[in-house]
Parts: sequence; C-alpha cells; structure tokens
Amino acid sequence: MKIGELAQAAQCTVETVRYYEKEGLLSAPARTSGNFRIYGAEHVERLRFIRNCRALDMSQDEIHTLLALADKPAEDCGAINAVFDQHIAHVDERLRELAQLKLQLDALRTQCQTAQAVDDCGILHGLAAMETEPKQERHTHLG
Amino acid sequence: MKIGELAQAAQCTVETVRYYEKEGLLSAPARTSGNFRIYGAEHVERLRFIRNCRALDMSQDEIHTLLALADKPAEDCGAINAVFDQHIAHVDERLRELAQLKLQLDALRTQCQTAQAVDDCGILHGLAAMETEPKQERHTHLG
DNA sequence: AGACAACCTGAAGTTACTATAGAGTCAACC
DNA sequence: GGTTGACTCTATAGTAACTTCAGGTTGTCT
Repeated sequence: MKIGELAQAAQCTVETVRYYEKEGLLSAPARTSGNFRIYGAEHVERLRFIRNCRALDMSQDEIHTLLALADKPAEDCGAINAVFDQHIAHVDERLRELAQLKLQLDALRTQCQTAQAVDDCGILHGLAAMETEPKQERHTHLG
Repeated sequence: MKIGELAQAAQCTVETVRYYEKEGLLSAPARTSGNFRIYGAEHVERLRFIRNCRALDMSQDEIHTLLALADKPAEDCGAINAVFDQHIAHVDERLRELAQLKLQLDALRTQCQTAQAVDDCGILHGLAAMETEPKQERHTHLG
C-alpha cells in the first residue's frame, strides 16, 4: 500500500508518517520505481502502535524506548512496565497541577461578579496581587 | 534597576525578560549610556502580572489580550471576565481529558502484573490492540 | 591593568507536528 | 497522444514559550 492508505489505516496524516520516518520511529520502507513509499501490514501495526501511544499522551522519547524494548521479544518486560509506570506518574502529576490551578482560578473568579470599571476589576487586582513564585521544575512532558 | 534585578523581582530569568520585550508583552525600557536596560517599579508590576498569568498556565495570547484590556481602565471589565472564563474552560477541558487518559492507562496497567517475556507483556498487547482513533480537535493550548 | 560578573545581540535548539512551495508519478479520459 | 486530477516526492519554515549558545561589551573591584 502507498502512504495515503497507510495514513488512513492509522488515522493520521501522510505528513505525520513521513515525519515519523525522519524521526526514526518508523523504518524507511521500500520504494516503487517511481520513488513512492510502499508499506505492508507490519507497518500498519507499528504505526497504529505509535498512534495509540500518542493518544495516551506519551512522548516520542517514551515511544522510542517502548519500541526498542518491544523489538527484543525474549527479554523480560520489567523495563516496559517501568516506562509505563513513569508515564502514569507524569499524568498523575499534571492532574494534580491542574487541579491546583483550578482552585486558584476559581478563587480568583469570585473576585469579580459583575461587569464594572476595569480599574476596579477584582480579577485584575487578584492577578496583580498574587505572590509571584519561581517556576517549579516539571517532571512531565505534558503541558 | 537593571535586568538581572528585575528578573529576580519577578522570579524569572533575564532571558525571559528580553524575550517578553521582543514579543511585545513588556515595552522596551530606557537604556543607560552603556546600552544596559533600566527598569522601574512599573516594570516590576507588569512583569509580575505576566508571570502570575503564566503560573496559571495562560497563553501569551491570553496575557496579551488581558494586558491590552487592563490598559483601558475606564472601560468595563466584561471582556476581562470573558478571557478569564475561557481560560478556566481550557483548564476544565484538559482536566477531563487527563482524567479519561488516566482511566485508560490504569486499565492497561492491570494487563501486566509481573515481569515476564516481552512477547507476553499484557501492556504491549494492550497498546497494540487499542482502537486507533483520529486525533480529536483540541480547544485548549494546554498540552 | 587584569579579572570577573553582568550585560548586549542574534541565531539555533526544544516538541510533535502542520503547512507551504515546487516538482514528479500515475491512471483515466478524450 | 495529450491533458486533467489525485496522489506522491523533497526541502523548508512555522507553531509556543521559552532556553541555550556564541561572541562581544560594560562596569566594578583589586
């Protein structure tokens, strides 16, 4: 199959497929005489795997590691579990961060209930009065 | 004060200050004869405002809008509230997304309890067997 | 005068793609 | 045989919000 068909089978765009090839997530396939990429079922499987990982918000780095581990079928899968657990930890951390943000935002929101002069806007005053904290270190790639 | 002092007052780096100036969030200050930027209290206030907004995960775009609105003190603050409400909606959406992800991840995690052969790893099989869905549209800048 | 911290500019790197430009391939239709 | 149109190719630039780097200047201290 050609690249458009592969992309459709994995619900992504052809640009994304070519991008993954450039990044080394997908190996370079054979070409037709006209220089078109040709793919088989194994490529569909691999690409779907990648897209599924991305749907779970894993980073390219995590996926790369996972693929490398998956390519050594005889070894034990402890390392795979570790990558996965770390990713879950990333999601947990980001969830906590966002929940904390939400509390702050909701508190700020109560400071201005009606449309009034900008000068008196409680939200604006609240934003100005916040304590400015240093950016804390992030342990997650999740924005 | 010079740029280093300003940066410290707002808990960010000098590079970030220069970056904000380039992006138009911070206006270009006066310079010393030696070409060093010099700042006053109003710059500290403005930069802290920006950093506080960023701490709440607002985008540069949102902050830009907020600053423009704040600079028209006579108008009513309905537009400010709207920007703020939309940002809260972004955070809510991302929270829901991550909660959904967490469910999927936890479910997958149960598929492999012990370190076994990679070939039999339930997580890997689960990742391969997932339904590959098209990337849904995001309405938030939060990653 | 020499050392050193803090400052300057401009450009490139980061993530995971998306978009664009300009050209080539291929099957079908007239 | 020519042409249309869908699909493909490469290479480059753009996105967000910075960070890092290279290479040079200013100011202060001894």
